[in-house]
Amino acid sequence: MLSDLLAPELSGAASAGLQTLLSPKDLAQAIGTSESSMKRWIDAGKIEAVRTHGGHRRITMAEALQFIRRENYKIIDPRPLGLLPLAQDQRPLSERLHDLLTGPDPMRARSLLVSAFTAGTPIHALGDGPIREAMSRIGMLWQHGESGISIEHHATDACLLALQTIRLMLPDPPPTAPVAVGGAPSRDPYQMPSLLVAAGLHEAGFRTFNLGADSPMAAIKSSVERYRARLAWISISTQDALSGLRPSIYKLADDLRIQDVRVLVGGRLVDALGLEPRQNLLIAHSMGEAVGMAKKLMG
Amino acid sequence: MLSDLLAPELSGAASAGLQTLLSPKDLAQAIGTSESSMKRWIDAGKIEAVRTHGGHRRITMAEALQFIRRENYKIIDPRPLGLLPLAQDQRPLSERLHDLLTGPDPMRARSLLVSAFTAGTPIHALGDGPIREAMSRIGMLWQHGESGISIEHHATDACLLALQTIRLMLPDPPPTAPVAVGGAPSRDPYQMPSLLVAAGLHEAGFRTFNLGADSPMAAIKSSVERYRARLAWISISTQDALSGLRPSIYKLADDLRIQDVRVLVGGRLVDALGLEPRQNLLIAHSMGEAVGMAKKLMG
DNA sequence: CATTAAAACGTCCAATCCGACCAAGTCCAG
DNA sequence: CTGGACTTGGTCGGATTGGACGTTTTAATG
Repeated sequence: MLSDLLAPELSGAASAGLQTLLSPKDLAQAIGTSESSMKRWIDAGKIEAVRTHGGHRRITMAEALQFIRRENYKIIDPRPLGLLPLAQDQRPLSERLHDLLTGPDPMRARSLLVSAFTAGTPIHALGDGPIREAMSRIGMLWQHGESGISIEHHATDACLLALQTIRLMLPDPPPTAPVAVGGAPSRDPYQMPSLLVAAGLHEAGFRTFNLGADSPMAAIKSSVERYRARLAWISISTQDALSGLRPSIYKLADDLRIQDVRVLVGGRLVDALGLEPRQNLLIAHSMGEAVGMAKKLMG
Repeated sequence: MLSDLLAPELSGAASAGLQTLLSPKDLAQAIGTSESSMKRWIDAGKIEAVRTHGGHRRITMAEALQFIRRENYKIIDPRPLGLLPLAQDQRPLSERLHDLLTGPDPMRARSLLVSAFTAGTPIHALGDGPIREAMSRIGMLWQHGESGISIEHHATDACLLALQTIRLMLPDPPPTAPVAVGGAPSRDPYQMPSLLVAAGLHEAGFRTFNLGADSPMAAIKSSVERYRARLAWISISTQDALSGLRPSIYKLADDLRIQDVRVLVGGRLVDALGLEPRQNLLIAHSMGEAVGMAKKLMG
């Protein structure tokens, strides 16, 4: 038995990550209503549910969390959703996130971020606020030797997992939605900023393709063409990526201008690049700004 | 945050009714007003409420308790809030608490403590009186084998839950309020004394940050710096924590003296430590004394 | 693969809540 | 003292909720 081999605190929903399918009772408990009401709402089409062969209702995690957001429910008890209960704490989200990320079980941070998202915080606000502040404070541990590096690594993993989880909860954009592709440039190994942009644009209604870290401009260009994207993003987080980057970004923007594709550049080191916005080349200094610019293209 | 990592008290919370939703009628009955008024107040935004899909208003317990406190209402009838009505009983609070804690349903003790608090007893008085006396009597059961340990565990859980409930009723301190952080030292597993201090300081107007049990001095020091605290508390409840503790407390006090931070040491075993108060190092022999000293810093 | 406890099914119904309205009480400026 | 603005507590028909119950399905076990 697998669960016999696992430590007791690791067994169950928490270790398996988020449950993928929920019963009406689970979701009802999570938001504090009755199973009866939940079943009625499902039958009335207020929540999408699939049926097992035997006729039992099953709700996907994504649909459940969308429902919670859509109807402004609060998560009264996170455990049926596979999220860990967090002590009530009115400190700012960024402080709490930082403490969880540097604590012994960074995966708790996922519960916090998912809860904040379901409570209505937009993804770009998570990126500009808690995640940026917590990770930059953790980044300062770097100077303090190996334990700092290890902590940063685990914290990054936890944030990445949380963002992936949140992304899975977003409704699928319609096939007619505009496409955005992007990533971090060559010699930039940071995954999180680009994933944040992808998730934020996804939330804003784009169909996104995240090429991830260390993506040459040529890869971005070919992806734009393949998916007929209307937006390309580039996120710059490290010094190493800067050399030779400016001309290649200008070139990319020029190439894509003909196809009416915008190029959106951001990231911690975007200013060190000395880019000038022009025509289809946009510069963003925050996730909020980036998503705001992207939304203008949605029309 | 450590109490996020511990947080076993939350597992009992849902079952004990802390995390439930109330209807307007429930809260109206609890404070002795009409359902009509409650609905009007909710619609006017005086109380936060969520709506069910069918449009029914639902109030979280936390919001209800804060509302009662905020608007200075009294709990006329505790039953709609999931708190048990307490028989009129002339015996001292500590005896009644002891009986409830050792009885078949320790969670009833929560009702007693919450009622005492809403009746005006300050938190530090609850700690110095009923809680201390009841728990020390229960602690003596320890010698009487495993059932004693089990009873003590349940009693502790019930008291922790009660303190959490009471904390929910306290108004949020303004962001400008002074910060206090603290906990129990390494090898001291007792959560309650430190939570009591946190709640008492919260009531006194501090923004508190409870590191919980088993917190190394280094953790306290770094939290003081992180949150720019003006007060650090250390609560000592077990022999095991004593060895090597005195010099590290002196060192902490010296380190923090430069930043004008007071160090407040207390707990059942504080005298066994043989500390001498000096400069920014304060010794308290009761919750009342501790809160009194802390209040002098509020100026 | 047969067995079995736990969970979910569908259906029903009493209790409760909604929103809108109204009458009585409260407060205060004129 | 009076009139108007405001608050409170109550009523009503229709809609929503939550629990009960016997049957069926699921999932864990040997």
